[in-house]
Amino acid sequence: MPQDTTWQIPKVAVAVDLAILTVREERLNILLVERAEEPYRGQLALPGGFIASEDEDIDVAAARELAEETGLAAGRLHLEQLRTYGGPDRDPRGRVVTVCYLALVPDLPIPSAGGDARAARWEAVRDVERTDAPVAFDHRTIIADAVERARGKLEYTTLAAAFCPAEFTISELRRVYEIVWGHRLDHRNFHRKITGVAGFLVPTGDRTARDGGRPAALYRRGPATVLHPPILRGHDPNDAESETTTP
Amino acid sequence: MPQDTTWQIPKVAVAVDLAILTVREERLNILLVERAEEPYRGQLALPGGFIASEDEDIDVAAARELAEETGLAAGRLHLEQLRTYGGPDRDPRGRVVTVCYLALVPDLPIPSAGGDARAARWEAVRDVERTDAPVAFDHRTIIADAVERARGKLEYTTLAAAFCPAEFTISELRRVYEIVWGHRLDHRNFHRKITGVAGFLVPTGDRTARDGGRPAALYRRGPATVLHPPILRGHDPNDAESETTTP
DNA sequence: GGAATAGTGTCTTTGAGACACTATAAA
DNA sequence: TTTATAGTGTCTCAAAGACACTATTCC
Repeated sequence: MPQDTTWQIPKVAVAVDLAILTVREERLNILLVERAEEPYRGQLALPGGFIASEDEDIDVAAARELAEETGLAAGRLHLEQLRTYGGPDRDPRGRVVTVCYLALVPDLPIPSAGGDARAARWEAVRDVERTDAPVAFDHRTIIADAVERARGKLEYTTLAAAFCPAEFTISELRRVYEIVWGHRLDHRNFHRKITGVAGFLVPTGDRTARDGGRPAALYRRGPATVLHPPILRGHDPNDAESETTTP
Repeated sequence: MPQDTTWQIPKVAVAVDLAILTVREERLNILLVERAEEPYRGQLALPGGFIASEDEDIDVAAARELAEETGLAAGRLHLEQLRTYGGPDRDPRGRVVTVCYLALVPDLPIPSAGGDARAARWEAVRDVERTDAPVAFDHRTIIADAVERARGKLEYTTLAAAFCPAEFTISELRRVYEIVWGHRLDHRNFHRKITGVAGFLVPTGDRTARDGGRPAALYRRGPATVLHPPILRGHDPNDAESETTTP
């Protein structure tokens, strides 16, 4: 903390960026915008912006951005701070310190171009990681950090449900794990495990047969936030992403 | 990220603060400084300071501060970003966004008043948490976050060894867990578990009898960084801190 | 009927936790 | 000797993983 006697301190621009993840169309997706101006014009970037005023709390700024981008009240979405990126050469225009947040949201109807007329759209994380798709600033690194955080958090929290709609089946929840982690889970063991966690799932009493088989029971999220014991993803080396689509 | 056309952005002061934890004298300790100036004169605060120049990377600034405070090369110490605190009223002098880092260090010979002549000293975390000891700014919250992060990380990483000297016994490592988590572990089960993690402990071949019983084998840290499977602290409700001193 | 998904049960293996027992030092 | 700590082994229970089987839908 400040020990200096003089209040002559270098000040820098502070931005808030969002890594908004969802699961849709059998893929982990991230909401990205195509930059309309230099630098990195036309490249993909995380939605975000500078803090609106001298008096805006950073967390509040992130929640505001999230609401703008998703069109939903941020209160019902999961939002947590990811990390702050403060390299001196992140932005060619000058020194910018970016506080990044991670949001896990259900499959929203439309990314909703939002208040800004920016072309926000879902991109498959796999495509952003693999291809030479141009990504602005150090955002490719940030995206990788966000995805890794999300993958880890599914292990010991109930956040997988944040990717699901208000009511969901156990299979849908399992698909979230499988898609985020990139490998299949035994549906019978998953069912036993997940229904054994007190407070995770609350049955609604309804059923659905949206997938053509026997109708599945519908659940809502319960009050539990931590999974104890956790569901550990296999830390095995042969964890090919292709397993997602390989039966 | 910046979408604005104008480069007229509110700039704020950015500081870097450190939560430097160690285990010494059977207690989890944190390095704190007594503030010499207003605001919060005479109160305890985290060591830190504003970024030195427009061009200093935030991570580098943290490493520099850590080296200054500990007198050791930061390269050999564990340092990770904790969180950024950006409330508008954190500092009565004006808007200050603080990027906080967590360091886990062995029991250093002296806190080493360092380049600054500030009175840095170890404080037992328990005292800082419990008593009405005056703590400046929102640093009590930050300390709580740092301690919780450290407690959690011991579960699934090998970072407990960061609290130990270069060579240590299994009992000393176990004491780290016990002190940080606040409850006893069965020494036999701990021995079996910890020696079963590939790459965690490398025997030096030497022994020591500093504790008066049968001489214990000495180990160094191995290359492993993650513990799989993790050592889960009991998430039971009856997790009294007094268990540390109760046999 | 066949195909697909939902849900239950069973067996095996692994690991956590409790704890007996032996080994080697100091006082 | 007593006391303290180091280290090994053993038993039990809980949970993970593999997988058989039944249930209920759509085609």
